[in-house]
Amino acid sequence: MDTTPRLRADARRNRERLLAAAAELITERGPDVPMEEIAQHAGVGVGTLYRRFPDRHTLVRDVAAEMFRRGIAIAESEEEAASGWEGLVRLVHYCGEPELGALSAALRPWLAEHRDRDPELSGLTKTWLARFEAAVRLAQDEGAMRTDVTGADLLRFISLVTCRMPELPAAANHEASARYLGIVIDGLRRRPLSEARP
Amino acid sequence: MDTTPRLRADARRNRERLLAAAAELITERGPDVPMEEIAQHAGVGVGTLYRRFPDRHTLVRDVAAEMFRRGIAIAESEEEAASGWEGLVRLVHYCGEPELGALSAALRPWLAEHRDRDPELSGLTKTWLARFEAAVRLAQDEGAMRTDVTGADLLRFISLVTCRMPELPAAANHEASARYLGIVIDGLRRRPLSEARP
DNA sequence: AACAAGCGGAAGAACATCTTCCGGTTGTCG
DNA sequence: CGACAACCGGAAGATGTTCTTCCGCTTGTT
Repeated sequence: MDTTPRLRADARRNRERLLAAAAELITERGPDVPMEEIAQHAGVGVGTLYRRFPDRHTLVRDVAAEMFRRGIAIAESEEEAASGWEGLVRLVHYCGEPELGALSAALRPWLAEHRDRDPELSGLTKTWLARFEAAVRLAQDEGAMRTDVTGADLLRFISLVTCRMPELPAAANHEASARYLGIVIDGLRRRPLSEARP
Repeated sequence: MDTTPRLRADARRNRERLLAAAAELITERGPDVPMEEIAQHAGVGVGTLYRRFPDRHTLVRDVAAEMFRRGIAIAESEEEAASGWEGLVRLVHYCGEPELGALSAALRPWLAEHRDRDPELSGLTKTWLARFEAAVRLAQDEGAMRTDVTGADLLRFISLVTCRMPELPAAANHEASARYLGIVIDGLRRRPLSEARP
C-alpha cells in the first residue's frame, strides 16, 4: 500500500524543510515564487528540490494539502470544545494564524484554477468547506449570526482580510489580521436591533 | 505655465484610452501587467503607449494620481452632504466602487514603494488620507464608531476587503465588495452594550 | 567497507517583456 | 485644398528571468 520506497533520513528532512520554506515564501510572495529561492530558503540546492518535487504543481499541491489538513484538524477539535457562536468565533480567529489565513489567501487564486483537476485537493477543499459551513450553520441556528452570509462566502471574506500586505513586516500583518477579524466578527453578530437590511 | 505643448486631437484621445485601459488592467492583474496588453486593450500600438508614457512608472503614477483625485473629490462632496457616522458610512461605501477600492488595493504595494520618491504622489496620498481621517474623527467624536481603529488603519482594511478575486468575474467582485463593506461597517459601529474588549 | 541514494549548483534552454525605430497615415492650419 | 508636422502601428532585436537537466562528489545504510 505504501508506495513511498522509504526515503533516506537526510532526504526526508530536506523534504520537510522544502515544504516549510515553500509554505512561507508562498505566503509572502505568492505561488509563483522562483523555485531557486525556495531551495535557498530551505538551505538545499535546486537539484534537491526538483528531485523531491518534479514540478511546481506537485510542490504547491503538497503545501496546500498540508494546509487543509491543519485547518480541518483545528475545525474538528474546536467543534468539540465549543459550538454555536462561540465556536465560530474561535474558528475564525484561528484563521488569523498566518499558516492558515495568509497562506490560504495567497493560494486562493491558484486553488481556484487547479483544484478541479486534482482529486486529492478537491476532496480536501470540500471537507474543509463542509467543516466550516457546519460551524456557520450552528451559529446561525442559534440566532447569533446574520444569515445573509454563507460559509463559502465567509471563507472568501476571511481570505481577503488575512491577505498579506507585502509592504508591512510579517508581525504587523499578523497583528492587523487579528484586529480586522475582530471587527468582522462584530459585524457578523446579529444584533437585537434592526436586523433587516435593504 | 502649461508645459504641455497641446496634443493633437487623436493623440489626446489615445492618451485617455490608455489611462483607462491601464487602470482597468492594473485593477484586475496588478501594476506589472505587460505594456503590450495595455496598449492592445486601449486599441493602440505599443509605440503609442511608449510615446505618451516613457516608462511604466510614469503610466502607473498617472493612473494613481487620477484615482486619488477622484477619491478626494468624493470625500469633499460627501463631507458637505453628511457628516459624522452617516458621512463615514457613505464614504466607505464609495470605496466599494471598483475605480476606487479595487484599484487602490491593486496599487497599494506599488504605492508603498514609490510614493516617497514622487512629490506629487505623496502630496495626493496625504490629502486623501487627511480627508478620510477627518471623516473617521467626526464619526468617532460623535461616539458612533469604535475608537481602536485609525483612519490609515481603516483605509488598509478597506483595501484588503475590496481587493479583486481574479478567479471571480468582475461583477461578482463588485457585489462581494459591497456586501463585505456592509459587514465591516456594522463591525465598526460602537454598540451601546459591551464596548470594552480584552 | 562498499554501494546505493542523495546532494549542489553551473549551464544552457526556454520564455516573457521591454524598448526602439521607421515607413506609412492623419489631423491641422494657412 | 494642400503641405507638413505630428502621430501611429507593430516587427524585431535586446534584455532579463526562471526552468530544468546533468554529473562529479558526498553521505547514510547495511
